[in-house]
Amino acid sequence: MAKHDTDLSLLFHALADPTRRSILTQLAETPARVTDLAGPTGLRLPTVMRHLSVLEEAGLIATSKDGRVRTCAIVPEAFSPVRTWLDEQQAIWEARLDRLDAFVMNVMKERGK
Amino acid sequence: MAKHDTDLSLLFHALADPTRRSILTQLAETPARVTDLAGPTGLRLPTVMRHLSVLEEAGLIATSKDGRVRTCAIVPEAFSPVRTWLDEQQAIWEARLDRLDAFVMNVMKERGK
DNA sequence: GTGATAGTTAGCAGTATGGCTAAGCATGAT
DNA sequence: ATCATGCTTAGCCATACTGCTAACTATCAC
Repeated sequence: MAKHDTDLSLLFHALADPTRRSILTQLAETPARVTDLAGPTGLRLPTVMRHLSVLEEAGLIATSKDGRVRTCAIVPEAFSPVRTWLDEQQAIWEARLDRLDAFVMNVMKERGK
Repeated sequence: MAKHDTDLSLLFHALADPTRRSILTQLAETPARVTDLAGPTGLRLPTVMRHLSVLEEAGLIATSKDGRVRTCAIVPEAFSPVRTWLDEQQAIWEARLDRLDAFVMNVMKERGK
């Protein structure tokens, strides 16, 4: 349960909110300013800022400020721990199903004797 | 932003908790009773029950009661909306990067004239 | 410098989350 | 019939989340 775990919690939590997901989708299209991101959501700036903080702390976006404009961009690599975790889970239950298959095959073979 | 969206929120939220993820991992190995799941967590039964409810409402596990024992099992297909969403996002930003590539190539070609 | 623009900070309100205890209700074992 | 087991329900507590407004800072345009 190392930092690895914390990362995943941050990631999943960041992705659990529809507003944040739609912001991510928008950023997947193209980088954008905070105000541009706020527009479609219909939320107030401070609220959107909070969502952006969550996304940034999860590492899903990166932001930089130029003058008074903050530009946000997606960080595609940030999704990979999620994929990795999903793959791990899948590997575990697939291995189990394989063993189950083997067991069933064995039973059938025994029956055949 | 239909039910699809709600599903994703439920899924991501369910996955955002370390306890719930470790329960899922345990269930990926093999189905288990509530008490068996509670053991490793060190949490009290009612607390674990709550986590199980969250997982079940997200569709990640299925449970059935036989006598006084409730057995929980993972639902592997339940993960697929997550994968699908990740794939969609990836497709979007990959398309963008492709366009960017094309643009750069074009600029270089123009320069070559 | 004045004013508009883009973010930012502080703090409030309502709800949700994650833990607990205590008590209840079946079911299985003796 | 009694007792232990396995789960369930109800309800409490502290904290965290998501929205808001109001007020502030920093830049850019004139």
